[in-house]
Amino acid sequence: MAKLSPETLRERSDHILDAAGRCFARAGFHRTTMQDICREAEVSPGALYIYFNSKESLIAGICERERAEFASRFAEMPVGADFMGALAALGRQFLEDPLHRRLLCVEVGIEATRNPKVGEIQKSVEGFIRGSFHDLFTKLKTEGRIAPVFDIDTVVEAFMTIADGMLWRRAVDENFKADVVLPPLLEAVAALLRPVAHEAKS
Amino acid sequence: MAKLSPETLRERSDHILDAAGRCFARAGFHRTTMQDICREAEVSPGALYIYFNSKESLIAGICERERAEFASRFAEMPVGADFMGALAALGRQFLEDPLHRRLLCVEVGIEATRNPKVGEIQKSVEGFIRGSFHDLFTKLKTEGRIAPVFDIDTVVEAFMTIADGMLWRRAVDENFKADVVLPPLLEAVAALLRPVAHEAKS
DNA sequence: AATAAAAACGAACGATCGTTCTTTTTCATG
DNA sequence: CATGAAAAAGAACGATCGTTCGTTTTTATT
Repeated sequence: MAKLSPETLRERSDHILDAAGRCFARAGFHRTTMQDICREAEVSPGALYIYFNSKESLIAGICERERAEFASRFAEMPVGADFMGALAALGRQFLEDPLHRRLLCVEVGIEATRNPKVGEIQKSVEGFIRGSFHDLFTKLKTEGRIAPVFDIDTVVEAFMTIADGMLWRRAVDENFKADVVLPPLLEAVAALLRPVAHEAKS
Repeated sequence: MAKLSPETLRERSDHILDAAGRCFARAGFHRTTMQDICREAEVSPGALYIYFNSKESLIAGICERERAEFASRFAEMPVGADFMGALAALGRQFLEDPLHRRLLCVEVGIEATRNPKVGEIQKSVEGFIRGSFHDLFTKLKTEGRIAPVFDIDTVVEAFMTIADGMLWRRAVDENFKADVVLPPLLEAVAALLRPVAHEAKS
């Protein structure tokens, strides 16, 4: 009887997941070998396979963490007086992510189209995000703070398309300048949401 | 002396490239084997390697064709009276592409970040597209048909981000409805370009 | 038709990959 | 401290991949 404590177990599995994430982001899922991950995590194959029983389950694990990450970020989003400002801040936050996380999103998205297991998880992540924005936009609409011409479902879909465009472009184009495109894209989003002007404050 | 005619040579290399494209789109670059491509093209490995000396050069070949394809589509774009309509038509055209081509774009984009050779070609494709829209928008601006608040470079960048968002989402989300998001996204693009209203015709 | 070179074939090679398995080390417990 | 099971190690396995190469087939030319 010499079982490691659950905390230690979790800690080590997280450590391996981190290493795998760095490797996947660096070289892509199919180009990184299990040996690469072992080297990066400084563990042996035997040890790694105690925590994850296949290469595939490493991607799945990364997916799950990504969902948790977004959930916490979105929960912290202040939807107070200036929601466009909050949206801008959220966008900035994502665009300031280390390159490694962004490449990972793309990598996972691709893998999801071909790997049913990853696809399932990814779909639930997408659903969660879509739901979060859907709730936010409907709330803003019922409160009369936005007056979109299209229905909420459509607005959410278009919004997510624009957001994904940033994600993709930032991951793929080395010359991408986040601070250049963010303002015009926020303008574009504003055209979708059509925030209703309140009585001027200044 | 039994050399095949250049036309035949080109024909067969195109045939192989088509098959490779289908395979890459179906399973991704790293998951398709040379045997897969041989089977799809109905040629032997020995024959394939006469036309392409590596798996990598197949992607490169596909890239080059993609550039030519876009060039011809853009050249055919009627930039007459109703350029927003023309833009919409171009968008619809791309979104109506067979799934296979769209997945291919994503596949190539990813590969470009890791494969210097592919990266070089992809960069030139991107440059060509960016240049095309840059020219179009500056022309529209000097003619006084649009009045963007941001400078042309920025507008082009934001526009391409939105376009890429559609490409990505359509490739990755099986429930993506092109006809649903296209109208709001065109609205968003309009907010960037700010077409100046001419005297009403109807 | 004969010919010679190009083109195509396809079995096979060497390298590499994901995974396993035997051995050794570690560590909570008696 | 002794113990035994869990955890880690890492050499090794079978499978598979991109590519090659010796042979056969095709084809433009004489």
